[in-house]
Amino acid sequence: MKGRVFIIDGSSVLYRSFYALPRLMNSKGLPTNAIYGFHNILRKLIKEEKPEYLIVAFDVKGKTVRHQLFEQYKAQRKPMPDELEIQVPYVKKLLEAMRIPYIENPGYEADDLMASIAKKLSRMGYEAVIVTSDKDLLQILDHGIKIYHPGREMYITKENCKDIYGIEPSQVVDYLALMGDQVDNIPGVKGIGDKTAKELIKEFGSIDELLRNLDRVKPRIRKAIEENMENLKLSRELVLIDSDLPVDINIENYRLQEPDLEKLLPLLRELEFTSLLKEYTKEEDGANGNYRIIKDLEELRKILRGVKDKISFDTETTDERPVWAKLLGISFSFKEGEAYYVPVSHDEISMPIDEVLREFSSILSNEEIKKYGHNLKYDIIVLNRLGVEVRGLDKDSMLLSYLLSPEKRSHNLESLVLDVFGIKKKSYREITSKGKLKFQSIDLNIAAKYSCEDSDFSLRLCETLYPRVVEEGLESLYRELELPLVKVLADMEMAGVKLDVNKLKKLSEELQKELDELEAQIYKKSGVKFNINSPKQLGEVLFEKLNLPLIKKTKKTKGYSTDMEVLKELASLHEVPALVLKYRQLSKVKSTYIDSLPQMINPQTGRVHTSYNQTVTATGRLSSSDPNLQNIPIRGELGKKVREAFIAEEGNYLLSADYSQIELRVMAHMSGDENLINAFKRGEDIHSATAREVFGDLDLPADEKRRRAKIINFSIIYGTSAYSLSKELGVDVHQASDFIKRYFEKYPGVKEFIDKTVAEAREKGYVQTLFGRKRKIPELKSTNKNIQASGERIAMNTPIQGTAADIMKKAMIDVWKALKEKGYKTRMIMQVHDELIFEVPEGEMEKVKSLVKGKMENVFELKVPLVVDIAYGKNWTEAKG
DNA sequence: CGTCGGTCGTAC
DNA sequence: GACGTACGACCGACGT
Repeated sequence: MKGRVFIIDGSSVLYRSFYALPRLMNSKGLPTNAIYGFHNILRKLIKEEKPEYLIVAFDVKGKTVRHQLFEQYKAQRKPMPDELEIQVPYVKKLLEAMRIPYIENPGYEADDLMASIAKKLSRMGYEAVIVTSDKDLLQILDHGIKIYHPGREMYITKENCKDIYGIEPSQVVDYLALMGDQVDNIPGVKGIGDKTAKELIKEFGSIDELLRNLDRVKPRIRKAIEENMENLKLSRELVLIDSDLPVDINIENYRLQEPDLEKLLPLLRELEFTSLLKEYTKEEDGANGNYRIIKDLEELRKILRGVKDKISFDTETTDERPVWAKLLGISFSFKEGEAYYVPVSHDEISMPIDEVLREFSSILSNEEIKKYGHNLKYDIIVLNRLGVEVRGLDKDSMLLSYLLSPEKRSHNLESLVLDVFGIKKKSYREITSKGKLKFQSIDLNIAAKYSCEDSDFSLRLCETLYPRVVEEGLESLYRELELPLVKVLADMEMAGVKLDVNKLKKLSEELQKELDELEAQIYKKSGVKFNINSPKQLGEVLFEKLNLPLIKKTKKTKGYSTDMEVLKELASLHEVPALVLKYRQLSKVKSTYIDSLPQMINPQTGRVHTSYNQTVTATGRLSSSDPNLQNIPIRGELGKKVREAFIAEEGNYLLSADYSQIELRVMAHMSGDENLINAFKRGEDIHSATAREVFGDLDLPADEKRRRAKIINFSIIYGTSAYSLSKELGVDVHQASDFIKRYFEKYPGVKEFIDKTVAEAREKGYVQTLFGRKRKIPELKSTNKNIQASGERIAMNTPIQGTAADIMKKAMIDVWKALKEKGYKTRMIMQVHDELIFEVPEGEMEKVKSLVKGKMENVFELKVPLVVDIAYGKNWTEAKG
């Protein structure tokens, strides 16, 4: 035997599953019982019978050869129940995800197809097994052709057929013809059922023999046969299976393959088959790579000599923040499935760090050897602080994944390995028991395996994801923007920013005093002591104790809302909400910024080192965390004071360069709207220009017009509804919608652009920035109207926000390179979406100023000029001019 | 005592 | 019903 081919009667299994299982449903109301049953039968079969080849055959709706013989064939059959029909496409998707081929030829029945495949393959020396619970197919049992009954879990062969069904395979056709079939509307002989048919076949062996000896049968039966002679002949033809159809006999097409987990896992998730999800995601150890711990330098040297054109590596440390981290070990891999771990500083063992780093640096600093890794920025910083310059960055699996699906929530290694390979890898947190144990203290073998897996999997991910990035047309975005940005960000993070701790401390004390006073007043005026920071308690005081009018409820919990909007409304009615507003503002700024920032200062550098996350936002922007330096207050006296605490090093200035109206300029460019373009070309204040266009004829003070125009300009970018615009402007919905209408009348190109963008997003499922960054918008396919509307806003906002982000990223790279080339000591230290902040030695200021402005304004040519406002000072407030 | 969802507020 | 993109403090319910 060459091997076993399982040929599955898809329709039979489908119906069986549907009727055998109780009604299952996912949360969206999709019935799933047939899909579930179908999967389980397949899975069980694969697991227990281990076929080498597998194919599924389905019946297709419509007429077949048998209908030509007999019009009424299958006429009695009820149409497939809706509940089952809706599941059929999912079963096919499931098969595709499991990489199991299926056939469904119009005009042929599954029985004939299966028999034809079975016959041909068995002649070629394969063992064919047809999986069905249908008796019809018993007729094709032969040497090399078996039937597997999924319900009874047994094989039926030519030999045991008679023992089980009481008839030989060669007699099945006659037996079925005599008996007929209600379901398929095969007439048979009226009055003869299963029992009589079997008896007759047993006695005479065949219909031909029976007809020659009709005189020997009971009169009742003889009469029945004589009266149904035509039907009998017809039935015989109908039940006879045609096993000579032209079918694909290229056996390789049927070879059983591993499921395509990237398709299967999301499908199982959609169907909410959580137990199956778990089964398919192997519990770690999926890699089972060949991993080794390197314990002496000679060995390290020897292995590193094997590194040729590429190396994937990963550092293990004591801290998630690279600027705080101490190196514990390094793993690397240059061949899939093989990796090495060099413990530098573990409890169990340690190696001379300088020697180890010297060995590594010849590889890591070699531009020619391509570097692979996951979140290379982290490792670059850790190593750079130890004096190793990493060169030749080539593939970062985190960045690759981000470019492929920026809308995804997580791009950490564990979730990628799960999504791409279906392997459940343990995380750092898990192996250190939720951070209770120190990495250097856990079992060295476990630590080494963890680290080796990281390098190995990152290598594999890079090899898998990079071709996709190329295929998606994202290669230049990767090579020219995201990858070069890694070093820029690493430098910025290492540079950090200096804080005036004394100023913050004083500010904190002042605020504390003020907060204490406010607190006392609030208690006095409300008559109770409570936690003002608790929205729940505050709500109870305002609406139950003080009986203030209810404005709105909170979204999820339907409690009392106490947000700013509500408190502002209530402020005119009672003193307490007004005091709470002030209290909230102060305590927010104090706890989030003033008190927390000094704690983030790294004692080694005396500065705060944020982390710029390159793979977080769905639009392509950066985000900042630990601490977040992108939402430092700016408005009001308090904002000014907080920013005064961001200072330049002695002998330096902070230089701030921000793009003026970058998003509106991008919108002008992308939409091609002449009116908007001309306004920018003339160098107008864009909000005033909009005010003139939209409110020209209104009787309002000029500054009020500008204020409103500014709000409208922003709301256009965000895709705001008339409803929320009306709230923002403090006018009614009609007026708001009229403003929007007017805006679009004055800037028709913008309207056109938005409509075109949304339409294209619907059609393609994604939107793109000017630089080719893609973001998928599954929300547009939702059946929920609100989600769909949100998808539309995403579609109109993302190209604009994302293009602005692309431009800023390119500017950062250009400026960084220019500063480096010129050998300036100036350091880029912060980015706040449309603003870059530099720390500039006093002597470099004039040159750097024009360099930065020039590079930023000429980074990319739009239909409108890019304008950069630039200013400097001793602190951030001063630097904003 | 840690986790996590909810609410609220800061930035662009 | 809510305005795009983020991060994070605080509260309080919940589980260990």
